[in-house]
Amino acid sequence: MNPKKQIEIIKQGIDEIIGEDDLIEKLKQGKKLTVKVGFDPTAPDLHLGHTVVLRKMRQFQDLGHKVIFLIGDFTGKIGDPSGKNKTRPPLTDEEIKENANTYAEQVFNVLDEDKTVVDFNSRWGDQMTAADMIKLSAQSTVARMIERDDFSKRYKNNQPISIHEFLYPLMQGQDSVELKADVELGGTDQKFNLLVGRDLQKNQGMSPQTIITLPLLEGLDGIKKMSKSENNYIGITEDADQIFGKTMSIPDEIMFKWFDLLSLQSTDEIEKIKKSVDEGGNPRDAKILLAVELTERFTSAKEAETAKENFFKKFAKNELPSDIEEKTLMHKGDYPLPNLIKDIGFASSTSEALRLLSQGAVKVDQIKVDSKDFHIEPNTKKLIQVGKKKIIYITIQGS
RNA sequence: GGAGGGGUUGGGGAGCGGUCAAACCCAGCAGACUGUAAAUCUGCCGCCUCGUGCUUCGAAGGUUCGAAUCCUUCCCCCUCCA
Repeated sequence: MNPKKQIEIIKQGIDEIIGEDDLIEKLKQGKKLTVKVGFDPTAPDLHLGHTVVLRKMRQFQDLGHKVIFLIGDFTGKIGDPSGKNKTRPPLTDEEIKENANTYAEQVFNVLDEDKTVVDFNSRWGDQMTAADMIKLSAQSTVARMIERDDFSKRYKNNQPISIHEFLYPLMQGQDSVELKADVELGGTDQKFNLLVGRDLQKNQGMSPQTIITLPLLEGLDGIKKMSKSENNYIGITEDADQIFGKTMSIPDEIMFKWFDLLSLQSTDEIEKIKKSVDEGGNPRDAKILLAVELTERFTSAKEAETAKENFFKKFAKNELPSDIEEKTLMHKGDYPLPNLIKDIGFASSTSEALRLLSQGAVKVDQIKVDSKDFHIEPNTKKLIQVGKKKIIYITIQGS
Protein backbone atom coordinates (compact mmCIF):
# COMPACT_ATOMS: atom_id res chain seq x y z
CA MET A 1 0.00 0.00 0.00
CA ASN A 2 1.28 3.45 -0.74
CA PRO A 3 2.77 5.43 2.14
CA LYS A 4 0.11 8.09 2.07
CA LYS A 5 -2.70 5.63 2.46
CA GLN A 6 -0.78 3.81 5.17
CA ILE A 7 -0.27 6.99 7.15
CA GLU A 8 -3.96 7.70 6.91
CA ILE A 9 -4.77 4.36 8.49
CA ILE A 10 -2.03 4.69 11.06
CA LYS A 11 -3.26 8.09 12.14
CA GLN A 12 -6.87 7.09 12.47
CA GLY A 13 -8.16 7.51 15.99
CA ILE A 14 -4.83 8.38 17.54
CA ASP A 15 -4.05 11.08 20.05
CA GLU A 16 -0.64 12.16 18.85
CA ILE A 17 2.17 11.08 16.58
CA ILE A 18 5.72 12.20 17.13
CA GLY A 19 8.33 11.56 14.49
CA GLU A 20 5.87 11.37 11.65
CA ASP A 21 8.45 12.47 9.08
CA ASP A 22 10.78 9.63 9.95
CA LEU A 23 7.91 7.26 9.61
CA ILE A 24 6.92 8.55 6.21
CA GLU A 25 10.50 8.27 5.09
CA LYS A 26 10.72 4.65 6.19
CA LEU A 27 7.44 3.82 4.52
CA LYS A 28 8.62 5.42 1.32
CA GLN A 29 11.65 3.18 1.39
CA GLY A 30 9.28 0.26 1.68
CA LYS A 31 10.69 -0.72 5.03
CA LYS A 32 8.89 -3.33 7.06
CA LEU A 33 8.43 -1.54 10.35
CA THR A 34 9.09 -3.03 13.74
CA VAL A 35 6.24 -1.97 15.96
CA LYS A 36 6.68 -2.50 19.66
CA VAL A 37 4.12 -2.33 22.41
CA GLY A 38 4.82 -3.15 26.02
CA PHE A 39 2.39 -4.86 28.35
CA ASP A 40 2.34 -5.16 32.05
CA PRO A 41 2.72 -8.72 33.27
CA THR A 42 0.22 -8.23 36.08
CA ALA A 43 -2.96 -10.26 35.94
CA PRO A 44 -4.56 -9.43 32.65
CA ASP A 45 -8.27 -9.42 32.35
CA LEU A 46 -8.73 -7.34 29.32
CA HIS A 47 -11.59 -5.07 28.51
CA LEU A 48 -12.36 -3.03 25.42
CA GLY A 49 -10.23 -0.15 26.66
CA HIS A 50 -7.16 -2.32 26.33
CA THR A 51 -8.08 -3.28 22.82
CA VAL A 52 -7.63 0.24 21.50
CA VAL A 53 -3.90 -0.26 21.33
CA LEU A 54 -4.36 -3.84 20.17
CA ARG A 55 -6.47 -2.66 17.29
CA LYS A 56 -3.82 -0.20 16.27
CA MET A 57 -1.30 -3.04 16.38
CA ARG A 58 -3.61 -5.08 14.22
CA GLN A 59 -3.78 -2.30 11.69
CA PHE A 60 0.00 -2.31 11.48
CA GLN A 61 -0.10 -6.05 10.99
CA ASP A 62 -2.63 -5.73 8.23
CA LEU A 63 -0.32 -3.24 6.57
CA GLY A 64 2.36 -5.90 6.61
CA HIS A 65 4.55 -4.70 9.45
CA LYS A 66 6.15 -6.61 12.26
CA VAL A 67 4.44 -6.27 15.60
CA ILE A 68 6.11 -7.20 18.86
CA PHE A 69 3.98 -7.89 21.86
CA LEU A 70 6.46 -7.25 24.63
CA ILE A 71 5.71 -8.48 28.09
CA GLY A 72 7.44 -6.43 30.73
CA ASP A 73 8.34 -9.31 32.96
CA PHE A 74 11.71 -7.89 33.94
CA THR A 75 10.20 -4.91 35.66
CA GLY A 76 7.37 -7.08 36.88
CA LYS A 77 9.81 -9.21 38.79
CA ILE A 78 11.10 -6.21 40.63
CA GLY A 79 7.68 -4.92 41.56
CA ASP A 80 6.60 -1.37 41.10
CA PRO A 81 5.82 0.60 44.23
CA SER A 82 5.17 3.81 42.33
CA GLY A 83 2.37 6.19 43.07
CA LYS A 84 0.18 6.28 46.07
CA ASN A 85 -1.22 2.87 45.41
CA LYS A 86 -0.19 -0.04 47.47
CA THR A 87 3.13 -1.57 46.79
CA ARG A 88 2.75 -4.07 44.08
CA PRO A 89 4.22 -7.38 45.12
CA PRO A 90 6.79 -8.82 42.77
CA LEU A 91 5.48 -11.55 40.56
CA THR A 92 6.92 -15.01 40.47
CA ASP A 93 8.09 -16.65 37.26
CA GLU A 94 5.05 -18.93 37.36
CA GLU A 95 2.64 -16.04 37.73
CA ILE A 96 4.24 -14.22 34.85
CA LYS A 97 4.07 -17.28 32.70
CA GLU A 98 0.45 -17.79 33.58
CA ASN A 99 -0.40 -14.19 32.87
CA ALA A 100 1.40 -14.36 29.57
CA ASN A 101 -0.77 -17.29 28.62
CA THR A 102 -3.91 -15.48 29.63
CA TYR A 103 -2.83 -12.59 27.47
CA ALA A 104 -2.32 -14.89 24.57
CA GLU A 105 -5.79 -16.34 24.98
CA GLN A 106 -7.44 -12.96 25.01
CA VAL A 107 -5.33 -10.92 22.69
CA PHE A 108 -5.62 -12.91 19.53
CA ASN A 109 -9.20 -11.97 19.05
CA VAL A 110 -7.77 -8.71 17.86
CA LEU A 111 -4.24 -9.46 16.80
CA ASP A 112 -3.24 -11.75 14.01
CA GLU A 113 -1.60 -14.59 15.86
CA ASP A 114 0.62 -15.64 12.98
CA LYS A 115 2.05 -12.18 12.62
CA THR A 116 2.61 -11.49 16.28
CA VAL A 117 5.95 -11.85 17.96
CA VAL A 118 5.73 -12.25 21.70
CA ASP A 119 8.83 -11.26 23.57
CA PHE A 120 9.90 -10.70 27.16
CA ASN A 121 12.11 -7.88 28.31
CA SER A 122 13.76 -10.14 30.85
CA ARG A 123 15.57 -11.58 27.84
CA TRP A 124 17.99 -8.67 27.95
CA GLY A 125 17.03 -7.23 31.35
CA ASP A 126 18.32 -10.28 33.17
CA GLN A 127 21.65 -9.95 31.39
CA MET A 128 22.24 -6.42 32.56
CA THR A 129 24.85 -5.85 35.22
CA ALA A 130 24.90 -3.09 37.79
CA ALA A 131 27.46 -1.35 35.62
CA ASP A 132 25.08 -1.59 32.66
CA MET A 133 22.32 -0.06 34.71
CA ILE A 134 24.54 2.83 35.74
CA LYS A 135 25.54 3.40 32.15
CA LEU A 136 21.91 3.41 31.21
CA SER A 137 21.01 5.89 33.95
CA ALA A 138 23.81 8.15 32.83
CA GLN A 139 21.86 8.75 29.66
CA SER A 140 19.24 10.81 31.35
CA THR A 141 19.06 13.52 33.94
CA VAL A 142 17.01 14.25 37.00
CA ALA A 143 15.75 17.42 35.36
CA ARG A 144 14.51 15.40 32.43
CA MET A 145 12.77 12.93 34.70
CA ILE A 146 11.10 15.65 36.67
CA GLU A 147 9.57 16.89 33.44
CA ARG A 148 7.29 13.96 33.53
CA ASP A 149 3.89 14.99 34.67
CA ASP A 150 3.27 12.60 37.49
CA PHE A 151 6.81 12.92 38.78
CA SER A 152 6.65 16.68 38.84
CA LYS A 153 3.28 16.61 40.54
CA ARG A 154 4.49 14.26 43.16
CA TYR A 155 7.66 16.24 43.60
CA LYS A 156 5.73 19.45 44.10
CA ASN A 157 3.30 17.77 46.44
CA ASN A 158 6.08 16.35 48.54
CA GLN A 159 5.12 12.85 47.69
CA PRO A 160 7.84 10.28 47.52
CA ILE A 161 9.51 9.29 44.29
CA SER A 162 11.71 6.26 44.57
CA ILE A 163 14.98 6.37 42.71
CA HIS A 164 14.22 3.16 40.92
CA GLU A 165 11.08 4.68 39.45
CA PHE A 166 13.42 6.71 37.28
CA LEU A 167 14.76 3.46 35.97
CA TYR A 168 11.44 2.31 34.62
CA PRO A 169 11.23 4.73 31.73
CA LEU A 170 14.88 4.03 31.03
CA MET A 171 14.31 0.31 30.92
CA GLN A 172 11.32 0.78 28.69
CA GLY A 173 13.45 2.90 26.42
CA GLN A 174 16.15 0.27 26.49
CA ASP A 175 13.57 -2.18 25.21
CA SER A 176 13.18 -0.04 22.14
CA VAL A 177 16.92 -0.01 21.65
CA GLU A 178 17.14 -3.78 21.98
CA LEU A 179 14.31 -4.36 19.58
CA LYS A 180 15.34 -1.61 17.18
CA ALA A 181 11.78 -0.43 17.25
CA ASP A 182 10.60 1.87 14.49
CA VAL A 183 7.32 2.57 16.18
CA GLU A 184 6.09 2.33 19.73
CA LEU A 185 2.49 2.63 20.74
CA GLY A 186 1.02 3.48 24.09
CA GLY A 187 -1.67 5.33 25.97
CA THR A 188 -1.38 9.08 26.39
CA ASP A 189 -0.10 8.45 29.90
CA GLN A 190 2.85 6.63 28.37
CA LYS A 191 4.08 9.59 26.39
CA PHE A 192 7.07 10.33 28.56
CA ASN A 193 8.29 6.78 28.59
CA LEU A 194 7.90 6.55 24.85
CA LEU A 195 9.94 9.69 24.39
CA VAL A 196 12.76 8.28 26.50
CA GLY A 197 12.97 5.45 24.01
CA ARG A 198 13.63 7.97 21.28
CA ASP A 199 16.40 9.60 23.29
CA LEU A 200 18.14 6.34 24.02
CA GLN A 201 17.94 5.24 20.43
CA LYS A 202 19.42 8.52 19.27
CA ASN A 203 22.24 8.07 21.77
CA GLN A 204 22.98 4.74 20.14
CA GLY A 205 23.04 6.32 16.74
CA MET A 206 19.81 4.66 15.80
CA SER A 207 16.92 6.22 14.01
CA PRO A 208 14.53 7.27 16.76
CA GLN A 209 11.26 5.44 16.95
CA THR A 210 8.07 7.14 15.97
CA ILE A 211 5.73 7.28 18.87
CA ILE A 212 2.02 7.13 18.68
CA THR A 213 -0.19 7.77 21.64
CA LEU A 214 -3.74 6.55 21.72
CA PRO A 215 -6.61 8.21 23.53
CA LEU A 216 -8.28 6.60 26.47
CA LEU A 217 -11.56 4.96 25.71
CA GLU A 218 -14.53 6.21 27.63
CA GLY A 219 -16.57 3.56 29.34
CA LEU A 220 -20.24 2.72 29.08
CA ASP A 221 -21.19 5.91 30.89
CA GLY A 222 -19.51 7.91 28.17
CA ILE A 223 -17.67 10.07 30.66
CA LYS A 224 -15.11 8.19 32.64
CA LYS A 225 -12.29 6.17 31.25
CA MET A 226 -13.23 2.56 30.87
CA SER A 227 -12.06 0.64 33.87
CA LYS A 228 -12.86 -2.28 36.06
CA SER A 229 -13.18 -0.19 39.16
CA GLU A 230 -15.76 2.08 37.57
CA ASN A 231 -17.64 -0.94 36.35
CA ASN A 232 -18.23 0.74 33.05
CA TYR A 233 -16.40 -1.77 30.95
CA ILE A 234 -16.99 -4.52 28.49
CA GLY A 235 -14.75 -7.47 29.19
CA ILE A 236 -13.56 -9.19 26.08
CA THR A 237 -14.43 -12.57 27.53
CA GLU A 238 -18.03 -11.65 28.18
CA ASP A 239 -20.75 -13.44 26.30
CA ALA A 240 -22.34 -12.21 23.11
CA ASP A 241 -25.51 -10.84 24.68
CA GLN A 242 -23.47 -8.86 27.16
CA ILE A 243 -21.12 -7.37 24.64
CA PHE A 244 -23.93 -6.52 22.29
CA GLY A 245 -26.25 -5.12 24.94
CA LYS A 246 -23.57 -3.10 26.66
CA THR A 247 -22.39 -1.61 23.40
CA MET A 248 -25.93 -0.61 22.58
CA SER A 249 -26.18 1.14 25.90
CA ILE A 250 -23.37 3.61 25.31
CA PRO A 251 -24.44 7.21 24.86
CA ASP A 252 -24.83 8.33 21.25
CA GLU A 253 -22.26 11.05 21.83
CA ILE A 254 -19.35 8.68 22.15
CA MET A 255 -20.47 6.23 19.53
CA PHE A 256 -18.20 7.51 16.81
CA LYS A 257 -15.27 7.77 19.13
CA TRP A 258 -15.77 4.08 19.73
CA PHE A 259 -15.84 3.54 16.00
CA ASP A 260 -12.63 5.46 15.59
CA LEU A 261 -10.85 3.66 18.36
CA LEU A 262 -12.20 0.17 18.05
CA SER A 263 -13.54 -0.60 14.63
CA LEU A 264 -11.45 -2.46 12.14
CA GLN A 265 -13.53 -1.13 9.28
CA SER A 266 -11.84 1.20 6.88
CA THR A 267 -11.91 4.90 7.51
CA ASP A 268 -14.04 5.28 4.41
CA GLU A 269 -16.61 2.87 5.76
CA ILE A 270 -16.76 4.68 9.05
CA GLU A 271 -17.12 8.00 7.26
CA LYS A 272 -20.03 6.57 5.37
CA ILE A 273 -21.75 5.52 8.56
CA LYS A 274 -21.16 8.92 10.11
CA LYS A 275 -22.63 10.58 7.08
CA SER A 276 -25.75 8.48 7.15
CA VAL A 277 -26.42 9.51 10.72
CA ASP A 278 -25.71 13.15 9.90
CA GLU A 279 -28.27 12.91 7.19
CA GLY A 280 -30.94 11.89 9.61
CA GLY A 281 -30.37 8.20 9.94
CA ASN A 282 -31.25 6.60 13.25
CA PRO A 283 -28.14 6.58 15.44
CA ARG A 284 -29.38 3.28 16.71
CA ASP A 285 -28.68 1.66 13.38
CA ALA A 286 -25.11 2.88 13.38
CA LYS A 287 -24.68 1.62 16.89
CA ILE A 288 -25.97 -1.76 15.84
CA LEU A 289 -23.19 -2.00 13.27
CA LEU A 290 -20.67 -1.30 15.97
CA ALA A 291 -22.25 -3.72 18.39
CA VAL A 292 -22.30 -6.47 15.80
CA GLU A 293 -18.69 -5.89 14.85
CA LEU A 294 -17.45 -5.95 18.41
CA THR A 295 -19.56 -8.93 19.39
CA GLU A 296 -18.35 -10.86 16.38
CA ARG A 297 -14.77 -10.12 17.17
CA PHE A 298 -14.92 -11.55 20.65
CA THR A 299 -17.38 -14.33 20.04
CA SER A 300 -18.46 -15.44 16.60
CA ALA A 301 -20.55 -14.20 13.71
CA LYS A 302 -23.27 -16.61 14.62
CA GLU A 303 -23.37 -15.63 18.26
CA ALA A 304 -23.37 -11.99 17.31
CA GLU A 305 -26.37 -12.51 15.11
CA THR A 306 -28.24 -14.27 17.90
CA ALA A 307 -27.26 -11.54 20.33
CA LYS A 308 -28.67 -8.97 17.96
CA GLU A 309 -31.93 -10.84 17.61
CA ASN A 310 -32.16 -11.31 21.33
CA PHE A 311 -31.58 -7.66 21.86
CA PHE A 312 -34.54 -6.72 19.73
CA LYS A 313 -36.74 -9.36 21.23
CA LYS A 314 -35.90 -8.16 24.66
CA PHE A 315 -36.12 -4.43 24.21
CA ALA A 316 -38.06 -3.62 21.14
CA LYS A 317 -40.62 -6.37 21.08
CA ASN A 318 -40.57 -7.42 24.67
CA GLU A 319 -40.21 -11.04 23.72
CA LEU A 320 -37.99 -13.60 25.31
CA PRO A 321 -34.52 -14.14 23.94
CA SER A 322 -33.87 -17.46 22.33
CA ASP A 323 -30.94 -18.65 24.36
CA ILE A 324 -31.92 -18.27 27.96
CA GLU A 325 -29.57 -19.74 30.47
CA GLU A 326 -30.83 -22.66 32.53
CA LYS A 327 -29.86 -23.63 35.99
CA THR A 328 -30.84 -26.32 38.43
CA LEU A 329 -30.87 -25.74 42.14
CA MET A 330 -31.37 -28.19 44.95
CA HIS A 331 -33.74 -27.12 47.62
CA LYS A 332 -35.84 -28.91 50.15
CA GLY A 333 -39.46 -27.84 50.16
CA ASP A 334 -40.78 -24.56 48.84
CA TYR A 335 -38.16 -22.03 47.81
CA PRO A 336 -38.99 -18.52 48.95
CA LEU A 337 -38.66 -16.26 45.94
CA PRO A 338 -36.54 -13.53 47.59
CA ASN A 339 -33.97 -16.12 48.61
CA LEU A 340 -34.01 -17.66 45.19
CA ILE A 341 -33.37 -14.32 43.56
CA LYS A 342 -30.42 -13.78 45.81
CA ASP A 343 -29.09 -17.30 45.36
CA ILE A 344 -29.02 -17.07 41.59
CA GLY A 345 -27.17 -13.79 41.84
CA PHE A 346 -29.90 -11.50 40.58
CA ALA A 347 -29.70 -9.55 43.82
CA SER A 348 -26.76 -9.09 46.12
CA SER A 349 -28.80 -9.66 49.26
CA THR A 350 -32.19 -10.87 50.28
CA SER A 351 -33.03 -7.33 51.28
CA GLU A 352 -32.28 -6.16 47.77
CA ALA A 353 -34.38 -8.97 46.35
CA LEU A 354 -37.21 -7.80 48.55
CA ARG A 355 -36.83 -4.28 47.26
CA LEU A 356 -36.85 -5.42 43.68
CA LEU A 357 -39.96 -7.41 44.38
CA SER A 358 -41.76 -4.47 45.91
CA GLN A 359 -40.77 -2.33 42.94
CA GLY A 360 -42.36 -4.62 40.45
CA ALA A 361 -39.12 -5.69 38.84
CA VAL A 362 -39.66 -9.41 39.21
CA LYS A 363 -41.50 -11.74 36.90
CA VAL A 364 -42.05 -15.46 37.23
CA ASP A 365 -43.12 -17.18 34.05
CA GLN A 366 -43.63 -13.72 32.57
CA ILE A 367 -46.12 -12.67 35.22
CA LYS A 368 -45.23 -9.87 37.57
CA VAL A 369 -44.85 -10.99 41.15
CA ASP A 370 -44.70 -8.51 43.98
CA SER A 371 -45.48 -10.65 46.96
CA LYS A 372 -42.53 -11.23 49.20
CA ASP A 373 -44.12 -14.45 50.34
CA PHE A 374 -44.14 -16.04 46.91
CA HIS A 375 -42.69 -19.52 46.91
CA ILE A 376 -41.54 -21.81 44.16
CA GLU A 377 -42.53 -25.40 44.57
CA PRO A 378 -39.88 -28.07 44.23
CA ASN A 379 -39.50 -30.08 41.06
CA THR A 380 -40.70 -27.29 38.81
CA LYS A 381 -39.05 -25.24 36.13
CA LYS A 382 -39.69 -21.53 36.26
CA LEU A 383 -38.68 -18.57 34.17
CA ILE A 384 -37.32 -15.90 36.49
CA GLN A 385 -36.86 -12.33 35.29
CA VAL A 386 -35.47 -9.43 37.26
CA GLY A 387 -35.48 -6.11 35.51
CA LYS A 388 -34.93 -6.14 31.78
CA LYS A 389 -31.59 -7.75 31.64
CA LYS A 390 -31.58 -10.62 34.08
CA ILE A 391 -33.40 -13.67 32.89
CA ILE A 392 -32.98 -17.36 33.57
CA TYR A 393 -34.78 -20.69 33.70
CA ILE A 394 -34.54 -22.25 37.10
CA THR A 395 -35.34 -25.81 37.93
CA ILE A 396 -35.82 -26.52 41.59
CA GLN A 397 -34.99 -30.03 42.50
CA GLY A 398 -36.44 -31.24 45.76
CA SER A 399 -34.48 -33.87 47.55
C1' G B 1 11.97 15.63 65.14
C1' G B 2 8.10 19.86 66.13
C1' A B 3 2.93 22.10 65.41
C1' G B 4 -1.86 21.41 63.94
C1' G B 5 -6.18 18.85 61.15
C1' G B 6 -8.79 14.45 60.27
C1' G B 7 -10.71 9.07 59.86
C1' U B 8 -19.00 8.46 59.16
C1' U B 9 -22.92 3.58 55.32
C1' G B 10 -19.66 2.49 47.17
C1' G B 11 -17.48 7.86 46.54
C1' G B 12 -18.02 12.96 48.33
C1' G B 13 -19.83 15.01 52.75
C1' A B 14 -23.40 16.48 57.19
C1' G B 15 -24.20 15.01 62.10
C1' C B 16 -21.13 16.26 67.49
C1' G B 17 -25.29 12.68 74.03
C1' G B 18 -31.51 10.39 72.79
C1' U B 19 -36.40 11.89 67.60
C1' C B 20 -29.72 8.14 63.83
C1' A B 21 -29.55 2.73 59.78
C1' A B 22 -27.51 8.26 60.24
C1' A B 23 -29.17 14.84 56.17
C1' C B 24 -27.61 16.07 51.30
C1' C B 25 -25.00 15.19 46.56
C1' C B 26 -22.92 11.62 43.12
C1' A B 27 -22.75 6.79 41.57
C1' G B 28 -25.88 2.40 41.50
C1' C B 29 -30.66 -0.33 41.13
C1' A B 30 -35.96 -0.67 39.75
C1' G B 31 -40.46 1.50 37.40
C1' A B 32 -42.57 5.03 33.66
C1' C B 33 -41.08 7.24 29.08
C1' U B 34 -37.79 6.13 24.68
C1' G B 35 -34.63 4.67 19.28
C1' U B 36 -30.98 1.13 23.01
C1' A B 37 -29.30 5.45 24.89
C1' A B 38 -29.47 10.34 26.89
C1' A B 39 -32.81 13.69 29.33
C1' U B 40 -37.00 13.74 32.59
C1' C B 41 -40.29 11.90 36.42
C1' U B 42 -41.14 8.21 40.53
C1' G B 43 -39.36 4.83 44.10
C1' C B 44 -35.29 2.35 46.35
C1' C B 45 -30.38 2.44 47.90
C1' G B 46 -26.65 -1.99 55.71
C1' C B 47 -28.24 -7.28 56.85
C1' C B 48 -31.74 -11.15 58.07
C1' U B 49 -35.64 -15.80 60.05
C1' C B 50 -38.92 -8.75 58.27
C1' G B 51 -39.30 -8.03 64.25
C1' U B 52 -40.91 -2.69 69.65
C1' G B 53 -34.94 -7.99 65.09
C1' C B 54 -29.56 -7.67 64.12
C1' U B 55 -24.80 -5.35 62.84
C1' U B 56 -22.64 -0.38 61.43
C1' C B 57 -19.87 5.75 61.98
C1' G B 58 -10.77 3.77 61.98
C1' A B 59 -9.72 -0.18 66.50
C1' A B 60 -10.11 -1.55 71.56
C1' G B 61 -11.68 -0.23 76.22
C1' G B 62 -14.51 3.28 79.50
C1' U B 63 -18.39 7.08 81.24
C1' U B 64 -23.86 7.06 80.76
C1' C B 65 -30.57 4.73 81.46
C1' G B 66 -28.73 5.92 76.44
C1' A B 67 -22.71 7.32 72.30
C1' A B 68 -21.26 8.27 65.45
C1' U B 69 -21.41 12.13 69.15
C1' C B 70 -17.93 12.53 75.87
C1' C B 71 -13.08 10.18 78.07
C1' U B 72 -8.56 6.84 77.54
C1' U B 73 -5.19 4.13 74.70
C1' C B 74 -3.87 2.41 69.95
C1' C B 75 -3.74 2.37 64.44
C1' C B 76 -3.92 5.15 59.97
C1' C B 77 -4.10 9.61 56.84
C1' C B 78 -3.26 14.83 55.66
C1' U B 79 -1.24 19.95 56.13
C1' C B 80 2.56 23.23 57.87
C1' C B 81 7.59 23.79 60.01
C1' A B 82 12.60 21.32 60.33
